[in-house]
Amino acid sequence: MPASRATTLRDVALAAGVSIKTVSNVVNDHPHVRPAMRERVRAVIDELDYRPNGIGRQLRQGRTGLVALAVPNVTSPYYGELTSTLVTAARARGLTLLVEQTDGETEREREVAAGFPVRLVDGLVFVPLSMPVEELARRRDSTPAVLIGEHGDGSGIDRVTIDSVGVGELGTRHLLERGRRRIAFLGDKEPVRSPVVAQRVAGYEQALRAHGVPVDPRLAWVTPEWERSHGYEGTLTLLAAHPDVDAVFAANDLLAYGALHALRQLGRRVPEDVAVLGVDDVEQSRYTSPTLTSIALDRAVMADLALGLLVDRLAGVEGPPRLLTATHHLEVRESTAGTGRA
Amino acid sequence: MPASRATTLRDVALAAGVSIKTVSNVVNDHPHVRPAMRERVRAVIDELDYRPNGIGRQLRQGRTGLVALAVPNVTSPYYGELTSTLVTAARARGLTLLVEQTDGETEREREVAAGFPVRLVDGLVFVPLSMPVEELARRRDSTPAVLIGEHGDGSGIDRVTIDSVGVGELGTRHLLERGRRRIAFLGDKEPVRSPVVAQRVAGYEQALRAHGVPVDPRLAWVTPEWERSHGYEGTLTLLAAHPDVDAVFAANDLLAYGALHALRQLGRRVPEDVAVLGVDDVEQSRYTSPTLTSIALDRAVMADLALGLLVDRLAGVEGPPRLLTATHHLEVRESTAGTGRA
DNA sequence: AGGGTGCGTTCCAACGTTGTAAAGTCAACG
DNA sequence: CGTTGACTTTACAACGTTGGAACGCACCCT
Repeated sequence: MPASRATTLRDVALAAGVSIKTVSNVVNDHPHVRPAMRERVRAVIDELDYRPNGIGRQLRQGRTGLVALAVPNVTSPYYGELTSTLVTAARARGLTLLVEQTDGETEREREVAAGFPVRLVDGLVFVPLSMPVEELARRRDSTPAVLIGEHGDGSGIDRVTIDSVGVGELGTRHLLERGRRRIAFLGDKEPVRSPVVAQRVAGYEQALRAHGVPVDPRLAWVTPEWERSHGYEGTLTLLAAHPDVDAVFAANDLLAYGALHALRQLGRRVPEDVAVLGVDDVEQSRYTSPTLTSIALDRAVMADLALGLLVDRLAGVEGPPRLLTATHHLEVRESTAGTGRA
Repeated sequence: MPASRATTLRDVALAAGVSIKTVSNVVNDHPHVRPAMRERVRAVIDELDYRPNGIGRQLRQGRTGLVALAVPNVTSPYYGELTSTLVTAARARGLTLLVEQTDGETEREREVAAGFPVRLVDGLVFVPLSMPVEELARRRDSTPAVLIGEHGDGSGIDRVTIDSVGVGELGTRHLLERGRRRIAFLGDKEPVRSPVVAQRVAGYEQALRAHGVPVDPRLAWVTPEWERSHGYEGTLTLLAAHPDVDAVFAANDLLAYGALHALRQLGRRVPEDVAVLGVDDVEQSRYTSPTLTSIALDRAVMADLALGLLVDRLAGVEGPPRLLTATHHLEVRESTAGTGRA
């Protein structure tokens, strides 16, 4: 098959013996087209398999219907599921999602924030990981953007977030109620705590104090990232340094998987010896051994809220940056079962 | 900030006191622009934060640089990792990936095959799951496409595949060598075996015969899809019907996770009582309990091959459909360890 | 029968960009 | 000093589409 030029309005118009605009009117279901004419044109459209050229249309209308999603990666379950939800939610709103991966690298995130070198998308859904969001306040790119995630204030941009202090508090309280007293927080950051971590740790300490359990800052254990391997290695070193730890509050499910793996290797039973709790409630957590208790962040809600904010801006809504908070809740499973020792 | 119109070439030209084309020449690094002029224009570009409008450019050039990826979903680890690899590989080739999810539904896949209602992408990377690929031979859409996955012949389209018979044979042989004799194949399809399944089962039976082990067709166990939950339920019913099964060859890792979960619940030890083997070698498989032996399909190679085929077509290369086969290999882990009973 | 009405269709322009070709500038040379 | 030629810059058209205005026509009303 010779790569022949695609069918255009002109071809259809020529074949149907009408003007280009009439064909356009038929395609766009405009009124004031006589049924007979509509029929005739439609027939030719079908015959030639005409489909409008998106570029021409977009050029005329000044919008592309494309939204970029900039996310650390689509591989890890949490972002994968978030991406999936966003793809679907975007389609439901007539938008198409275009995926960009930053790997969480500050430099790549800065590039995304600065705007793509070629203007193509109408909006941006951004999940920055390492870059200070205050920088976003200074960005010159006028493309509407929404932030998803647990970031600090000062970005000057619409965002959807989670109550991170609440997450830290909820998880810790659950472990305390299960009788645990030496609760480690796995996934701290050095040298500077990002807002997410700072807030989660704050919630963690708040719950400890509320229960009259002393806060041991040495149990806030640092990992380079939040991948399975870091959870594995972090747990090995953590338990070597503090063998009396009876619960691990992992900053996300991946870290928790690594922790489970390490604990099994160390011969520690979960949950009898050490309870493990994650955050994100990824699908896999229903199938680990033992199944993982986790704090679920409602991704469908997040995706929908984020796109809602973005669509408003695309429609020209002005006003100060808005902040929405998605809900979270605890999914109790085997890894924190039982009454514990205390 | 008033949503002012974005800066265009005309604005820059006006501000710099030159013609539009000169600015265009500077932007595109064309020769024959005097250094002084280049400087002057660049300064204005920076000042106004001019970035070319992708649409205008694309309209002129007749291409968008966009490639659609149609995949069942980006949530499941295998497709997620494939998507991730493709996003990166596409970027390396100056293309941008746009994600479409079919959920593996035949109707959605047909729509993708028929071409998007609006012509926007230059090419398509397609991972059909349920639709008969022979239908693709009849598609009218002239957008170049590449298929990824284990499909039969007759699509008339470039594709990257895996030696599915080899996969079935390799996994089964491994289990046989570990002394297993009652090996179930988990993930068969009813009423019609797709090419993938048919080939894998063929390899499975071939290995059994080569070892002189009788083929018991009742051990090819049907699951509706290849999700964790189906692996879980399938394994429960499988072991109820055939308690003597000593190995489960799952069609993918997700099914295997479900199988591990079910076996643990049934009190069967893995691998002592029942060995489990998956396909895809997803990251998670290094962290399950026990860690999962799996057949790795080289996704990076697949992504690269697929984009290579596509880019050729975009460049106008003609010729009959091409077929490339990506490599696979066995990753042995705990779930098939030991010598078995026999 | 003439004029108005309203519908159906066509023409023109514009979206922002770049290829082509033409026009302009300048220096060096005869 | 004029011409040539090389190097810069500009004008124009076109990519495919759609909004708006203009045009044409049939029909109805008076």
